[in-house]
Amino acid sequence: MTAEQIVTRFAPSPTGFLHIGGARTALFNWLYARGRGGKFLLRIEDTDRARSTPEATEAIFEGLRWLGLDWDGEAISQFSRVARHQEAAAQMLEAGTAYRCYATKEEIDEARAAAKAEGRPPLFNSPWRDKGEADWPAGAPYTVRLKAPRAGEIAVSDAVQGDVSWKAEQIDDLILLRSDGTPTYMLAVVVDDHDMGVTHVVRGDDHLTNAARQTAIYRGLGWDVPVFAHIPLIHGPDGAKLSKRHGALGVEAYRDMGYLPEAMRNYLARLGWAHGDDEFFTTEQATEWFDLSSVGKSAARFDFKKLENLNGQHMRVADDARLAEAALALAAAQHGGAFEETKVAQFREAMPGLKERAKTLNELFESATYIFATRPLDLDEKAASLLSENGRGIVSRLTVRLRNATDWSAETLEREVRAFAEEEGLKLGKVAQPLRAALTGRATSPGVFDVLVTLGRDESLARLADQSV
RNA sequence: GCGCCCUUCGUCUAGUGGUCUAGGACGCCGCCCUUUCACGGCGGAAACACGGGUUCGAGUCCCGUAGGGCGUACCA
Repeated sequence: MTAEQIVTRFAPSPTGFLHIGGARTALFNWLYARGRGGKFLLRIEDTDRARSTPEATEAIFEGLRWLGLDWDGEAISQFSRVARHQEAAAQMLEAGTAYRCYATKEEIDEARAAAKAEGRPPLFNSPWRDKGEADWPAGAPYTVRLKAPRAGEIAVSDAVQGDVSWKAEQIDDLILLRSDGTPTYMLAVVVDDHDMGVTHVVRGDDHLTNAARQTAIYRGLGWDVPVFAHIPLIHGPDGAKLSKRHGALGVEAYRDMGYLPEAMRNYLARLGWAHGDDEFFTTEQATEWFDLSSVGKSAARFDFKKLENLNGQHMRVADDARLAEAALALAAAQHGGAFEETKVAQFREAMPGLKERAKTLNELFESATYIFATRPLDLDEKAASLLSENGRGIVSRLTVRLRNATDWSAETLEREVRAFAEEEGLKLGKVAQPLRAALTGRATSPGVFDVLVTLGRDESLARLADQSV
């Protein structure tokens, strides 16, 4: 008998975008399956018809695609499987592990309120649990409830949380089928996971208690319980649960902020999981290293600074052409318009130097304004204020491109810079760095040099120029 | 209320009874490089929530306290 193939799944409900917590859950499932030659499945939990939208489903697909988390086969719609869910409920009714409950909503609320008033757990003990067919009121609506064990305990052996158990009294007879015949989430998840052959259920630890309930359902159906792994949730910078107010943005928001998918994967993987002191790693390494046993149990806070730093590191090793293309695509989406071929080529050529200092794709594009900006250039804020203060300013990150990449002489550089300044209608004070760069061989790449120049409106700059290195 | 889970530098974490005078990373501070910014290099401040046990020995095991989180639906 060969080892069982591992099957994981990601099961979001399509009520909004793919948020960062969901993305990490998906990543962990993906990492676990991909690292072991298993399958990673996708199921859309769209049984809540009022809140589910096709747009949200598409947004989730897109988010996963951007993150590079590919799933096996077609995504499954949970809603499309109601017949199967009902069949499972019928099977349980048959087996006597579920029963018809004719209690009305009012009765239940009343019982719960009373229990609460007496300080007991507000669990509803249906009087219909042990009734038979003879007692059923004809034609009255009923729900199908799980006949949960009343004594002993329900234990869950969790790959992350360890062994956790609940007293049977703590788990009530949850509803499997609503009075309108539709299945509840609890039933649907169990049936779908079973039918899809899911071996490892990796999800947020807000589902830990559900694991106990679902275990009872698995037993009622006579099915094997999958391996559960409840991973800690991500919290906002203030330690509270992630909400729209801080980090709970859709992954597309991170894309728009100029983060690379591999950096997101790297960062998200490091939230709650560690492989020794490794901080910066490739996705290949992550799939190789990832294991549920090394996932921590405590919630982690989202830290943009660290994401940014990691993104910078990934950008430095990323392919130049891809970076250029991605940055341009983002810029086009944000500022609109297309870019001239020659400028695009220039941008690509300057990439080795540019990417060293940028932390996001947006920064990358901004740092190349000297290429794309319409001339004459506007001085940046700092330069402008210096200019108004003392008549001269510093323009940062000017880059000149030598026509002949092999000509690195100081004279050529100086000439290029002066030509540039003239073109800009600015007076050139001093050209320091390119000279030094050329002399020390510290130029960022052949043919492209970072230049530091002081520019101004003032003739006094000529004096400064004379003092240049 | 009840149940379950969590608690190492500001943040993410390493740590599975002795090698922890607690390591790494981000951030922060300082110095160097640089007539800007960034990158880079070097250095620094910075943590085992608290109280009891167990043990020759506890960040590591047990109990309690405090704080935080999650759950407690005919939502998912």
